[in-house]
Amino acid sequence: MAQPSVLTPQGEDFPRWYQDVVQKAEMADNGPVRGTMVIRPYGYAIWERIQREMDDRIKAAGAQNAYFPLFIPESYLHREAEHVEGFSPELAVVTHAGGAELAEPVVVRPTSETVIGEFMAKWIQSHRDLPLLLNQWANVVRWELRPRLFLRSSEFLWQEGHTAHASAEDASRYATLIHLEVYNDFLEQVLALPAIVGIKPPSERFAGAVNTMTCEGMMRDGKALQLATSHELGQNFAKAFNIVFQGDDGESQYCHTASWGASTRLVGGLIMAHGDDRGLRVPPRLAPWQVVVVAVRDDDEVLHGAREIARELLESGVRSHLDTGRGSFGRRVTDWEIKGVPLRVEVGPRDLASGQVTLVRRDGGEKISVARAEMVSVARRLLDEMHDEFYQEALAFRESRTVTVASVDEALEGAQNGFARVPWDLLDEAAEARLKADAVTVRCLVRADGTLPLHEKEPDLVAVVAKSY
RNA sequence: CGGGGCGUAGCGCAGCUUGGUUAGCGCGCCUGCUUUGGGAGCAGGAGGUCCCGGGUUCGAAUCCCGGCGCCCCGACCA
Repeated sequence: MAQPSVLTPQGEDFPRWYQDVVQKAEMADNGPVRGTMVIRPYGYAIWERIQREMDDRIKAAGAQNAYFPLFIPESYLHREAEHVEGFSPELAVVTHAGGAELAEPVVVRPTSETVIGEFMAKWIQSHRDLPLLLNQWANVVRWELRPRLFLRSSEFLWQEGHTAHASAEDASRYATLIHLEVYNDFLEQVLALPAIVGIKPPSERFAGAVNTMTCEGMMRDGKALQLATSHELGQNFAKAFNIVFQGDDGESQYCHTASWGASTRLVGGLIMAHGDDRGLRVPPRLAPWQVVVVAVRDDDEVLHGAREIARELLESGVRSHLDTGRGSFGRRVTDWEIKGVPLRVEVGPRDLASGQVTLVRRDGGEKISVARAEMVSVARRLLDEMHDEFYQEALAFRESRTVTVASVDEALEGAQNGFARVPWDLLDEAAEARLKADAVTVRCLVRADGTLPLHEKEPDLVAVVAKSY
């Protein structure tokens, strides 16, 4: 009984598969204005889990949440030359409001370095005010020419951290801390997603930054996706916004600032890194619903049994959801697979009669019967195992599609279906142009041992090149 | 902004070349019954400014002119 697949197979048309998953898993819809996105309840529940896990880590790193306005005076953007140059093409500008033309247009924030810089200048007087560690959860607008749900939308949700420090070393140290202890830790421990942690080459750096760090993940089609970034901004914004402090020596000096962000793009990354031909596969620690309890039929006895099981799971700390059994069994099961709920408990008359439950793993589809009394512990163990297996599987996939090469030609070839590691020294301007002609870019620079460099001038760096989203 | 394609029911499409009944089909939706351990079946039903404007014609989804919108591929980005 081979059913025709519900989704376009990944191997047939990956972008189409992605669209199918987003629609059929009820993650999001296109908004009425081109490039905008409606995040549906299931997609938003996943985003809320991301927020929660990241927010805990951000607070553990010492930053506090605040909120700054959506509207920014256009003149602010112009104060930092590279910044305005980088963002001008994608700005949404409000020229009319309240029935009249505005004296000074306001831009809808594409990012908040400028407004926050203005207030940092006001709040910071002394070295005792440093470091100032702020974060905000917000929406931002960057007008996109080719939007794709979650990956590139004209409006998206994110967290943006903005910090001010007394020295370049402090700024660098903190940005690195965030990058490793918030972003990479979240990616590994919650998203089960191995990322390459590196720095951006000058050509890919954030507009106005002196150094940009990135976490690059590989998707199931071999393309790279930037999952989070952290920037050292030097004194560029401090000078533009006069963010000055008086040191213990009585001398005034400019702060060193940093910023760091991760967005709803992570949802797209999760879909493309873990999904398979049957739909989404949500890693267990992230999943809004870790277990769905499916009543095989909707008679009172089965429903009662299923309800008890769902309650027991919830009470023991497993995020569970009860499927009340309307509609055919097969259809419901397929729908939960598309949504990627890690574990399914099937409850029917046979299970109830034998005092057992049937557990089914979303990843491999394996079914096991366990005694009702052992259900919770087995479910917990399976969820734990699945996290590790998701991570290992993604890592093995990435390794299988990564080549280490010694020439630009080989790098181009390797980047056709994955990552190529090539000596950074080989990539002069002409070489980068050759890559770019083939839609291949330098995703990041890493040390030979894979660790994070401090800057791109370090000797013997390795460039990771790939096609990307 | 350059090249290619498309606008017909919530979604996906046929019909257009060669103008002519009441504009169809699949999925979805509603009602009822039978079902429910891997995408259920039968019966009945609702749902349309055929993208917009103008023109030709006795008559336009169909032909002509002009708009608008969307999608895909090339220069930027979380």
